[in-house]
Amino acid sequence: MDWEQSNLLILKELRQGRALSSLLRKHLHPSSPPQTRQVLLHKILCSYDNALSLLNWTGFTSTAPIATHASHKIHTSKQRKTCSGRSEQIRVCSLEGPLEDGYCWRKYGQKDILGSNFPRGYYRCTHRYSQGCLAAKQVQRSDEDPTIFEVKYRGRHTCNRASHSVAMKVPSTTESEEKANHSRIKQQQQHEEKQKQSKEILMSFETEDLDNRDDIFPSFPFPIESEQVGNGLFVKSLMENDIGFVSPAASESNYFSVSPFHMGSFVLDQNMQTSESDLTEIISAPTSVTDISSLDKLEFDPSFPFDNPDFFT
DNA sequence: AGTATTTGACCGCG
DNA sequence: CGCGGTCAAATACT
Repeated sequence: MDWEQSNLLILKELRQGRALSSLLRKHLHPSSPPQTRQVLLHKILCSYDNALSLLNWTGFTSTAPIATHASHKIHTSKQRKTCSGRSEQIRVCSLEGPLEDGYCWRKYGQKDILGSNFPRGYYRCTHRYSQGCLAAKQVQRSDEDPTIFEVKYRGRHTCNRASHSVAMKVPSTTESEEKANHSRIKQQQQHEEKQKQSKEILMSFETEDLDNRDDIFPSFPFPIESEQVGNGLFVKSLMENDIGFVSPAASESNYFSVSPFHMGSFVLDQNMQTSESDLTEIISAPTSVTDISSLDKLEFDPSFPFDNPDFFT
């Protein structure tokens, strides 16, 4: 099977999954038999499983583009030479702000980038010196869509983030900041930073010295192994262009807002300039607990392959 | 007081 | 020499 064939199959599966999702939505009425929903859900899962398996089969190392919906923003990424001479990039689409990736970051610089309307922020892991964690990231607001923040991750976390996760901290700070006065420019900037949470984030990962793709998974900068993550990923897979929005009323702020783009889509980079050793992908990142809990009733399978490291092998 | 951020200076690379 | 990345002193925050 060549690339075009697999591409068609992937599209077919994704379209089928979308159609089934629409169907499922129509069957969400209490009058509809639960068995129908179960069957639909199972079929949706199968469709997405198949599509994702096909993507795995073709390999993320493929340099060929996959046709995407027009609304999908495909950001090209450049291969970077690193000190070690080899680097790979993983790009992740997230609904979360850069601060909500489960790690503590410390900003160490900001630069205006030529040709970009917005400056690029440079962050490194808070535990860089205490634990020697070399993870770092760059955050830059997208020119094309200012609601999108591109986050590029470099290196992997070797720190023990468990005790310093910001995941629990941010919602409360958001609330407090909204009540705080905005007399100072800096506070306005911080407020703006918090509002990233309601925007789409395009994240890219750059890890170094990855000898095989098994290595990529543990290099993810957020706690992808958690059950919440698995559910969140799946939720977004189902929501593409259809459900689109999940109970913003349940949230005390605009913390969670979903636009129909990006979600749940694995998209190979359209940039064909990269070498065959490049790894570029767009996947969904974990989202807030709020929307996940609101969707628990949909009985998502917590064993969805996203949770399974084997899924990426 | 300790920690985080800001921001101009500095540096290496192309 | 210009650009992107990092440093580090000053500043702000808690």
